Amino acid sequence: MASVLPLAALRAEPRPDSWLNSIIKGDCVAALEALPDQSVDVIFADPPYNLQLGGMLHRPDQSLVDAVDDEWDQFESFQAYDAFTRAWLLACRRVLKPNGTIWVIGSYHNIFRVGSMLQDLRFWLLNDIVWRKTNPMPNFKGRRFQNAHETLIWASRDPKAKSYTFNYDALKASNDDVQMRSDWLFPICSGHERLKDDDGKKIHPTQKPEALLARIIMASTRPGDVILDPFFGSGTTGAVAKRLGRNFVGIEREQDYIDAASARIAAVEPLGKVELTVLSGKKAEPRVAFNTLVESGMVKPGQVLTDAKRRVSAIVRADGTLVSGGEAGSIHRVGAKVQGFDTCNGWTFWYYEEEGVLKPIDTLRAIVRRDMAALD
Amino acid sequence: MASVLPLAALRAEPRPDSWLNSIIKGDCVAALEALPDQSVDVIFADPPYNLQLGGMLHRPDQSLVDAVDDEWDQFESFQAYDAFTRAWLLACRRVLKPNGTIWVIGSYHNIFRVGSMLQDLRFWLLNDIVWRKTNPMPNFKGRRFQNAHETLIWASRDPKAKSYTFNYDALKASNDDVQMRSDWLFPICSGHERLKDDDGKKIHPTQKPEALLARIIMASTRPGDVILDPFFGSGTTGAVAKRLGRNFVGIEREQDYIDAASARIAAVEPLGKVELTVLSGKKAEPRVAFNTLVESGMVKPGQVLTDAKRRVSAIVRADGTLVSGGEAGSIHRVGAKVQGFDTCNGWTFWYYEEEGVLKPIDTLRAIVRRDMAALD
DNA sequence: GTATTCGTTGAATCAATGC
DNA sequence: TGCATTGATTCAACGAATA
Repeated sequence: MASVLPLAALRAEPRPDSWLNSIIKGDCVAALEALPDQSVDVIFADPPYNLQLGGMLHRPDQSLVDAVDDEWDQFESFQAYDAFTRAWLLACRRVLKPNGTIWVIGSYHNIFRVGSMLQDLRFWLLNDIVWRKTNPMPNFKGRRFQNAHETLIWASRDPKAKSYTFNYDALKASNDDVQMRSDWLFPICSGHERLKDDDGKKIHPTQKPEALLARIIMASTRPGDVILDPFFGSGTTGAVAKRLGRNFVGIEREQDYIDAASARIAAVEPLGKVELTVLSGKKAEPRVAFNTLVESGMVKPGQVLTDAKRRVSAIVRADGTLVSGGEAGSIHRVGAKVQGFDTCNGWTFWYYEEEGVLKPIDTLRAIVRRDMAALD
Repeated sequence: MASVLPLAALRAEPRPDSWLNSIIKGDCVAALEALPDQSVDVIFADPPYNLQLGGMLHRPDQSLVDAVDDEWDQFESFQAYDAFTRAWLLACRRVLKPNGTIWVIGSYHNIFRVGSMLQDLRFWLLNDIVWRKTNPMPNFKGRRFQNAHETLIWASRDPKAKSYTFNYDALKASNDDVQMRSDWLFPICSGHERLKDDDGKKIHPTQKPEALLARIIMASTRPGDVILDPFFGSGTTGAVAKRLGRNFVGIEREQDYIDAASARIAAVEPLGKVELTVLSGKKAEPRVAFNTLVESGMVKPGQVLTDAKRRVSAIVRADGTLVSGGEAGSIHRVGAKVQGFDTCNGWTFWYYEEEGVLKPIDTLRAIVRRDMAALD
């Protein structure tokens, strides 16, 4: 796990068993170009932010703020940054599967360049997500609002791609049964999670919290998927991917970061299968035909179904179709017709009466599904 | 107050007493070009978002979503939108005072274009601000995160401008004595504030809440300043500016919007100095998702939860759901199922063990809430 | 008058499958 | 490739209507 792969070795043997779950040492674009077409499911990218800081910044107590002034964050101009962004995004596009998606995180310094470039390159924006920090750095000079969030963009490779992975139901269930919003609240990475050297100095200036990556991976990947991080840094993506039973590929230039990430990932214990099972949506459940209910005797031919308010009714026929007024057909078609709509989910629209109480026929479908599951 | 000024009249008499506190009827760029250099302190702009909607969208109950499909939001391409953005931003730049600032609001459809263009035109970004909506429209199809925020960019005209207005201390005092963050929480505009015609139909599809404009104006202007809104619409900027003792200039093409804004502003009563004090309402307890405990590591995937008497148990999964016997789902749903109930408050039903003692998971929620307390 | 229920609505790039 | 079919899908706030 987390072996280090020199770029030359990857070029010599570009097979999944050489690059899966390893860190490729080399330039981001060059390494991407050595990977095969359409080979990864999701990309998470934390590119340089192009901060363009002025001088030194001191806190009110005169201590010095340890700012991001690394060489890798220096660009000559917006044009240079755009060219860099275009190059790595294009390279990402090629290695992404047709139904793949990409996440990019940034701040106001760079995220507008990234978002525009994604659109220019025909990625399709699905959401922008706000990471609200519980504990952001204050604004020391009192000349601006406290910069308390970062922005993520989630985009699909193609505008037409409809079947990208999005674990909607699991997210909703984990969020007190309301759908997950575009604003997320997490602490910044600190404490035990923050990688430090022997002197207690942070190893990477912009290490991301594992909780953030966990939500991204749980939301947009399935176990066994391949997640690529072209700016691997301290390896948060790899650590969380391994813990959650996903495969990763990291690309990183700096040996110090590779060493730290490698050791970090080696120490990660993957979760077991039970913990990893994602709550499956109703979509994944086996299809049940209405006729099955009639055949099994749960619904009888001639029985009357109504809507929840008993405003309309229909009669069940022996072949599993409904008839209401002059309309006959499937539970969905007749449900649509009696409401004057084009479409209707007959399972939730039609009700049957049991001991004086109206219940949706969907409860009968649930019973059939449970019985079917018991047979496996 | 709120007189309407045809563009021709402005060109004939371009003096402040002709255009201050009036709505200029005409094209945005043409009207801006008729205003003098360096004549406004702050600009608030709510440009078309370029939504690019596909077909119709229905709610689960089959009602139709009344989407923004107005002619003024239609652009041929990103290039066309960029050209439009460049033109009005350049025109804004000229009328802005050297120490002036500009606010632009948008969504992920357009804000990256706007942000990039601001940078290209040598504006200097001060902050990006997130307007978190308390009551956003849901995502009906369950294919994305709920789009629950919009983004504002705040920028100064010049990189060197240091003496722009920012009422840091007033904001801090109004925010429980902690500095104002970059994420703001407001409801969308509805109820009595929403302008409607005689049939009860909304007059403008994208009317902004007055609270949002009030924070912007209180943060970045002084009494007597001139605030320009080049996409005046329903006139929220004018109404709030008048109420807060600032001068405004609006630019708007459509007569219907001008009529509504005009009447609206005429009805506004300016506040006295004393009344400008901001009241802070009582905060409701923030909602905490169970998954937050998992993501933060307070509860671990694989960990066993029980009820208070250890009669039933469940396993925590990495996505923040529980599994018990054949049942899986949220803490509430699984709690209900194992008891044979329809509903259950999982927070008080489930317990975890710490040093041999059972404690309700609600105690962990209380800890999270305490940590979150200062954030809203 | 008060509490409850029901209907409506808001800047939306909103489905998947089989023939 | 397009078309027809199946069936999956919503949160908070407001206001009118009802009890």
